[in-house]
Amino acid sequence: MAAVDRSLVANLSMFAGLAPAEQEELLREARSVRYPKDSAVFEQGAEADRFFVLLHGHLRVEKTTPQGQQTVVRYVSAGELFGVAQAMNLSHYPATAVAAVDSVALAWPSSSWARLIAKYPSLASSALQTVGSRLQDTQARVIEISNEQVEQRVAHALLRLAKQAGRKVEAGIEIDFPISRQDVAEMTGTTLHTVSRILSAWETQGLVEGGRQRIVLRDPHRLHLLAEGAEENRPRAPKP
Amino acid sequence: MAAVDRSLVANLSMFAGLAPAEQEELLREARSVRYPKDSAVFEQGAEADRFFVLLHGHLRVEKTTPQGQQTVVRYVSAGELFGVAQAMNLSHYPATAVAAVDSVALAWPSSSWARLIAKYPSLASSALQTVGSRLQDTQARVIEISNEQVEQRVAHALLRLAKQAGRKVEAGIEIDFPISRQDVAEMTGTTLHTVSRILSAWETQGLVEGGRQRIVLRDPHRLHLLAEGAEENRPRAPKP
DNA sequence: CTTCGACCTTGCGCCAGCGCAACAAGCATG
DNA sequence: CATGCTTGTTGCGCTGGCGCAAGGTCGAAG
Repeated sequence: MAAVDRSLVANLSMFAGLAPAEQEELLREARSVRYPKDSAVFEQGAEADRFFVLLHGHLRVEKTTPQGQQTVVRYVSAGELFGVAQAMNLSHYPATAVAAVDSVALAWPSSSWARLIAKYPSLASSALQTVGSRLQDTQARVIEISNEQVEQRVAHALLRLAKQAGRKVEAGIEIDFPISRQDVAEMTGTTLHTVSRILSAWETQGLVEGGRQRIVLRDPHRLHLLAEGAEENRPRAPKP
Repeated sequence: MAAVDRSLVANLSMFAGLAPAEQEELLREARSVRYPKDSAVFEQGAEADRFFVLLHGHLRVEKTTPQGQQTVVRYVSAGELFGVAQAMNLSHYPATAVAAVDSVALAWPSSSWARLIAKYPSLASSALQTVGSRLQDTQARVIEISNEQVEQRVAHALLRLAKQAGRKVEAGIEIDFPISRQDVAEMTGTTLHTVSRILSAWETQGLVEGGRQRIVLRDPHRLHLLAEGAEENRPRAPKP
């Protein structure tokens, strides 16, 4: 679509270590695309014909099981590389990416990937790093779900969201896109009901402030303690 | 240590697409190292000074939380690339790799990584693929733990192990390395006790055959049904 | 053959959190 | 401003599977 302004993208990590002329060349192959809120950037199971860098907005990446169970895999924020299925040798996208707010992304044809990394090895490094840190995050999540109580998991999830997409407001830190209790439930492997109960309790204690698709962390520090298993509810005591 | 026989490694996926001369050159930089059962290839938190390809044996990769909770992240089988922390820009190994049986691995100094991928871009692709499929697996695991009953998760875990490291025996498929109930528990986010109970029940039904650090799948097909949530115990019915 | 330690089994009681269900509160649309 | 839909709240009862604890079994070492 539109030509892309280099100044917008010069400091994306993906472009780090490339000369301006090289950046230009990369950009010349990309198209910039708008995705209105709630529209899909790509769908799980569709052919992985493009890869992307998010320029603006937030995406929710979700996976649905054959039985219809949905899970929020992660959120993508501006600056991140995503949809690199082809690079991992997947011919089809393993998940669906939906714009949580109006968003803009750069899109390259997947077919260019091989040629581009051959020409710019730093791209491969960059992708490897992206995928690597995603792997770290996902493993951390496995460990959380395995070992922690629901309350701690929700606390962790909120803190991570705040870190990734927090906006400072008077009352504390607000998560910068609409997110439902259902979404939080799907991120933490629990149910809408339980999340709702927990957030209500926290609201009473002044830890968070809720609203329709809105969450503000009022006391991140205390939340952090909760997430680490402090607070009087200790399920597995260390050693007496 | 020893010089490496090229014929041993010519068909590792990591070397696919490289000319014999190039393979030779890569191998010249590697050392082959023996790891006796129960010895560590690297430790969580140690400096990531090498990366590896497993030539023979099986490794158990585990992560320990600051609170002392342990989790089995995965098992590595022969032919796989592992310990590529450096490539993901981690300066330290995020987990510990322990030989589940006597094993042999090729080791390269991490410092060579950047130079090697610049010279052989196919290495980067190969690594990206490895990390990518690991990411897929880990995400699948998150979804399993989030949505499935313990019994299904254990079934899935066993089937995956059998697929990755199964050896055909008269009684069925045996998992090719010593694995304790505790290990299975750590893979599935449950407890030793629960795993033991489940395996006992399955043994009664002729689904598996147990033993000290030994598991044989007698009826993989029926296990598969169980894993997919067939069998009369349906917690979340689709729609009536 | 005995001893020791690692690994496995099993019964029992309990509770976190899920499923159900009914309702309330926003927001959008005509 | 009435209607309808989506999202969030909350009470209640039930249960999967965890924690605890006691005991059993197998393999290795001497």
